[in-house]
Amino acid sequence: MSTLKPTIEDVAQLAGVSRATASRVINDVPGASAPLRERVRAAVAELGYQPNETARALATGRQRAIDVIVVTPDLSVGWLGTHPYVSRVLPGVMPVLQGVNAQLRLHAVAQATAADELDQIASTTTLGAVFAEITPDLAAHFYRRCRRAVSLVRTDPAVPGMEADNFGGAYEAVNRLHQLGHRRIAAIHGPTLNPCAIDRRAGYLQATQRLGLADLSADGNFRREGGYDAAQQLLERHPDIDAMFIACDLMAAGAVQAITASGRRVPDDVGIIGFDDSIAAVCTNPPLTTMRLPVEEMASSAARLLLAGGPLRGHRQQFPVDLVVRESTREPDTGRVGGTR
Amino acid sequence: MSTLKPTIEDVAQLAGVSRATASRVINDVPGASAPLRERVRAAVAELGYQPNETARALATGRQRAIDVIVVTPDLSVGWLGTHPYVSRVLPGVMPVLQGVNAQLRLHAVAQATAADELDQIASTTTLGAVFAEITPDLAAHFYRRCRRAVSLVRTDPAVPGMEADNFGGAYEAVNRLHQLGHRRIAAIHGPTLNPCAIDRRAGYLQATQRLGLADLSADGNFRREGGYDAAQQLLERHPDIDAMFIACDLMAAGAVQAITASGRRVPDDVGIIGFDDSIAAVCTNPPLTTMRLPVEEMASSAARLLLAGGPLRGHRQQFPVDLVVRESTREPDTGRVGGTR
DNA sequence: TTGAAAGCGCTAACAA
DNA sequence: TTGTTAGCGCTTTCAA
Repeated sequence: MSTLKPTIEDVAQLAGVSRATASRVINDVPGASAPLRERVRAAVAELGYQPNETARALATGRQRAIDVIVVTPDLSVGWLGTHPYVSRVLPGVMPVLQGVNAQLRLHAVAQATAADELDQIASTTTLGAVFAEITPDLAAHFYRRCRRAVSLVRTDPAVPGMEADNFGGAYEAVNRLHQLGHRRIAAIHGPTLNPCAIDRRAGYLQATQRLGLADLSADGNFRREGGYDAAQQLLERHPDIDAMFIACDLMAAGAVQAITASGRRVPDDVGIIGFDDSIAAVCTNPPLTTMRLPVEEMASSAARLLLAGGPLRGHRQQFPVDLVVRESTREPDTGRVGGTR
Repeated sequence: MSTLKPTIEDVAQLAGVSRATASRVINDVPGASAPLRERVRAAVAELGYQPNETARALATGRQRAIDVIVVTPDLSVGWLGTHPYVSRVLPGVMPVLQGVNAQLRLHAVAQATAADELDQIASTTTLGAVFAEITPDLAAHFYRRCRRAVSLVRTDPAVPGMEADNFGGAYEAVNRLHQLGHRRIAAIHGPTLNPCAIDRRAGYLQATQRLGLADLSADGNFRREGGYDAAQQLLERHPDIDAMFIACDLMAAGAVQAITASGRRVPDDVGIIGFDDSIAAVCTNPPLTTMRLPVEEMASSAARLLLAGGPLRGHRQQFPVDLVVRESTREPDTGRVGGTR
């Protein structure tokens, strides 16, 4: 045995079988008896054999790659760099792919033509797809054609997913505002059909209900402009609002702008808790207290799952959403929970 | 000729040469006469032949990949997602790599151990490296070991680079503030040793000098906190400051926070122009007028250059830095240059 | 200078 | 069920 990386030939020899059989075992395709499977597996383990993905790709004609898919209504230039959520997915996936000979393909597909494009991707994906942003129906559509898919947002129950506790995060945010003495707690929600937004909205509703607070909801679109407009309307309709739970930091950034423009101060007049803990959260004035979504971790886990051979039907993994205190909420009356500047 | 992608065999046949000769021509290695070279090239053009990179990788044992390198003093989690500049490099490079069978490898290396790690990368890179963030000496160090490198920031003169007009951008920013009637124009600069920061500083200095304005400079670190601290000190030392040129949006976000905290208003009391046009620019309150750095375009160009077979020694490409007007500068007295909200 | 031929490491028909 | 045998498309010796 040489010092070089072992090949499938080495494995076959050590196991005393042909290369074909070794290949069958390694690829988990039928056509090998149990005893031989055992021997091959032992040889693989002993040699520390790792298939050469390049050779594999050449032989099969397929690249080993993870497809990161972002379905977006707006494909304008710069969508990724400026999208505080999606831009965290890539850095999460990337390190997982180091040294395993797999590519990362990125697909930004427009909502309008999504179905066709997803079909295309489904037919060419190898390791599988990570949905960074998608609607449940499109996710299900893709999943029907290709089982190798993991979603980072809640989708169809059948589609494997990494799930952040959006409901719990929203619930906690409202509770926190209540603890700080706020009683007129408004909310700016995300798109009506967006699953993350739906969960956060539900969390807000349940919390306000439990606490006996009024439901002061407005709809946003997960974009800064939407946050601005919603906050403005909210304040016009309910001038006595003393806090807002806002379903993403980008909208919260807009809301802060609107609140300030109305002559109110944050957090003195209106306390704010955002969602995501994206870069936007520290750029606002003042910086946002927010609920941290562990996007990078979720993306890594998804990539690892795909790399390991694909998830099981309905696979689900939970991720916590934690409070990050900054200055858009006032300090509690007692004790010291300092904001970071 | 079939409907399939043409292979080198097709090229060879059409040119009436052997596969070996075709390969030599295509790879630009010596050992083929001029007339044959011509015939092969013609065949390549006619067939629209594109080498299969997987086969190439298998035959040579080398992966085709572009290495994106970020040297950073701080390797803490989330550095990429929250770095408004670097997070735009990936989306720039990515699309260029679609369908050309090349990987994108991302390396975040700590300043402390950079030299060794860069050696390692230099010895394994194939298409070459893109420096998203690096110091001139490290860039030169890498370049000495491997010529295939393009920097997105100004480095050693020998190292090929995509250069944004940082000097001109800063110069224009100051001029703009002057046109708007500001006369006490301060600056918050980036790290003393950072080339981009150096150029922007120089632009500010030259502009203030030409305009006969005082040099009101403070040092920052390209981070929000640094912008906050610098702005605070600046205002203490020179309470009559009526405008600031700030060398990056992230610092500008901090500066806005500090200015507001001091009881001043933006843009009424202090006009602000940032730099980058990153996501931070629209999250501040009010949104920033800023100088747009075309990071995505620069990154694409770098990737294309590398893909085309590596840059020439001293290759240089210029990119403009344009003004984007938002609300952190007041409107001109005459005419209408509306800020976008 | 040119071409024939042997791989690179693997998969997948096809036989046995 | 197993093994034999072609390739996948390219590079690179080695002879000619």
